[in-house]
Amino acid sequence: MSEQVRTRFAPSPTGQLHIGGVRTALFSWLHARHFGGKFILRVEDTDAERSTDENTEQILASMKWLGLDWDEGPFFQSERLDLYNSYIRKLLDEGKAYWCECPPEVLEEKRGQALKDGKKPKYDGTCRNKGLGPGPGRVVRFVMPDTGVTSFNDMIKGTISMENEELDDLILLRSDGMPTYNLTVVIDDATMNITHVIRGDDHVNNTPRQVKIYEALGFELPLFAHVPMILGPDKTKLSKRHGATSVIAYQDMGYLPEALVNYLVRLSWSHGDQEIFTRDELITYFDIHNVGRSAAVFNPEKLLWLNHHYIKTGDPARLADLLTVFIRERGYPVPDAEYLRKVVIDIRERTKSLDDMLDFGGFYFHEVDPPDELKQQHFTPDLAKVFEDLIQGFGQTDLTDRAKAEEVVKTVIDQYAMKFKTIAQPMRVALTGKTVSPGLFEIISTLGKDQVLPRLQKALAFMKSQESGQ
RNA sequence: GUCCCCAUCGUCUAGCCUGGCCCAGGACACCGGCCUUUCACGCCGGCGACAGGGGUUCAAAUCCCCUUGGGGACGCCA
Repeated sequence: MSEQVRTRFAPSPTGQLHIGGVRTALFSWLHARHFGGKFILRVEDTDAERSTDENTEQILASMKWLGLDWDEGPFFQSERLDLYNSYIRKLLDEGKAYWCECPPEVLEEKRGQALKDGKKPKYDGTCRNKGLGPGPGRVVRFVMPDTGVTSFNDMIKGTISMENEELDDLILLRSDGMPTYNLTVVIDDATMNITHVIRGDDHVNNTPRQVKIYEALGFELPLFAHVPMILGPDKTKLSKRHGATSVIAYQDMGYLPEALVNYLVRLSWSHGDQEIFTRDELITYFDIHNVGRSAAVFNPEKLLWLNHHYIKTGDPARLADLLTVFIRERGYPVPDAEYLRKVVIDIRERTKSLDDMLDFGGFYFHEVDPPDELKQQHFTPDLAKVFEDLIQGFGQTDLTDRAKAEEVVKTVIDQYAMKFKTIAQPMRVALTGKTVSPGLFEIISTLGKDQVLPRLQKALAFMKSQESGQ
């Protein structure tokens, strides 16, 4: 039993990698890493109609972004057609599969009729004993037993059994010559020596069928683990109509990969009351047996909270680096790394995503011109003298030293017997163009003389113009 | 409709397997308060759940059954 653990993730490149998919990938990856096993990536691209290279590339990019590295692959099913065909031939030779000529339209009609009659829509076996050979428009079907029960043990859900009469003669080979999912997944998992098949809950019903294929092919069964679905707020399977669901979308919105991973891993899985996990902790604590059995509702707010957590606690230099993409996107020039690092430290407590950082801290990247309303309200003529003194004081001070900047302000307000409160907001508006911002001295120190002085001067000019205008 | 699965605060969950420590703990969100140069952060407090009904037992969120509710699957998609 010292068999090495081998898990896989098998996305279909018919769309972008989505939240539900990665969570499954994450569990699978974690399971392999926990046991020091191998994680294999396999692209299931037998749906020639909808699979695209672009999707494949984006999926791989998303996996890398999240740090879900794989040890083998990516393998492409479209390159393994010969393998599948040899097994189909074997099944045909052994009488475990047969050719079928039923036209799709007829099948569809029968299905619709059965559904309407309240019966199970299942292939009626019309061609099962016709002894047909290959031909245009024909497919190969698997001979499913009509009686008996098929059951398997699921690591998450326990024993699941199904009456064989519920199963029908599924198609193994399409009329276009491409094999179908239920066949390829079995052949691949078996030949790639996958020990633990970890996949979405929506595959539970397929599993008994696949078990039959495993048996027909003489393969040993892997262990199965079906992870619960992720639902939207309306409790239906999470999909595009619930809003952003692709990994890329979250990346673009300024989410950190560690936040997404941490959020996703806590859906249907937990380790006591712990909410925050480092990657190493996840690897040591993760146990597939601790995955719950019920579906989870995706909660964007908790994801945001985690993102904020990682922004607050992450390395500012790294965050600064990640931020450059977002700065360019807004068309601002990218400041030097040290300046950016200070910006991050100034604003990280008030911004929950990288994108948010630009919304909130835009004034760090461009000149400001406060709205008239704020100017009228805060740049009152009586403050002109104070601002003059502040400008003079700042001009002679090393503003990178926050304490010194603070000293300047203290001296000035003492001189006028003012409270700091009185000039705080006017200064804030002058420096940021807004009434909400990081602490003034943080801003001053980060902005530096070059930006602080002109902004205060601009405010001062407004104060004076108000004075003379009256 | 049929089959499969699921069921603790609005949401994610601990506890359930190995009944008593649970008149149910944590987290997000929300609401108050403190801190304070704004806003945040932080800290303190509050609101808030064992779906219902039967059993079993001295004792049930925990075990069993039924009901109800929810989800998923019924493709020449994966």
